[in-house]
Amino acid sequence: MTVELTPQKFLKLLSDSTRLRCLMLLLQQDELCVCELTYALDTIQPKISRHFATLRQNGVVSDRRSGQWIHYRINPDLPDWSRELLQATLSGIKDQKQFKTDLKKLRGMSGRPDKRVCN
Amino acid sequence: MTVELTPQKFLKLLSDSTRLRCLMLLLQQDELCVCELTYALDTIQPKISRHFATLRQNGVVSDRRSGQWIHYRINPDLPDWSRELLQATLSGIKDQKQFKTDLKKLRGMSGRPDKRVCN
DNA sequence: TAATAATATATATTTAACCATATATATGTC
DNA sequence: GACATATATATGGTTAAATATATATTATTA
Repeated sequence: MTVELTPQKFLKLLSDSTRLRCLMLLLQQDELCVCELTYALDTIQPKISRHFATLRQNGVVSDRRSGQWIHYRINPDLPDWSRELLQATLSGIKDQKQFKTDLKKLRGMSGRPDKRVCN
Repeated sequence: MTVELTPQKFLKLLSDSTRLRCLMLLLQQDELCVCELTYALDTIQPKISRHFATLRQNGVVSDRRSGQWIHYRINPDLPDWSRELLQATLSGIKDQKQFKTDLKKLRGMSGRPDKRVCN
């Protein structure tokens, strides 16, 4: 069950470092599964899953199952102001060391689930 | 002493309800003093002062003393991405009940310090 | 049975709130 | 001008609440 996404709530969701890193990757990569995010952020799976449960419940991301994988993407129905907010954040973050590292790590991951299937 | 304002830090600062309400008012009102914000948000003065100490230390706002009053404004030197982020937030928040109430309360305040002096 | 993801529970951390008090400026009185 | 007092703002210190983390366990699919 999703609830109304206010700017206050949205900002609170973005203010956590783990969620922010995930969302910034999603903004660039269209769609990612839990194992990819776990790998890119170099952390443990339950941590990612828990944060995405929160993001899902608040309508920030949508999910799609494909076999064993759950693919998350930024909810395409987000209102304009929140898309703009995400874009502004990305433009501030794209030169930050951690973001570049996360992206590099993701791209260097081997055995990534093929996202061209059923897309 | 101010430090570098990363998107992560900026989002964390915006994610607190009191700070967010203040900044949204500042975005519309150019300049406000502690007593005006205390009145508009219907809260206690130390709470406002404390939050603005944080905002000041992180370079989000700048201050100017005029007699007994300290006038705060959004730091005019904020980078583009953070200005865009603030504007996106405002466009999401401007129809919210609480924001409209805060603004109405501020405008109905009597004895506001005259901002046309020394401006 | 192996791989992926979700959740439950307990713990730790962060952060905001409140109260009291300190500082700075302005004003009034002698 | 010196002194008391009022107003505006800042800060120290403690407590409470919110929130993230880690570990263990469960669910789902291949």
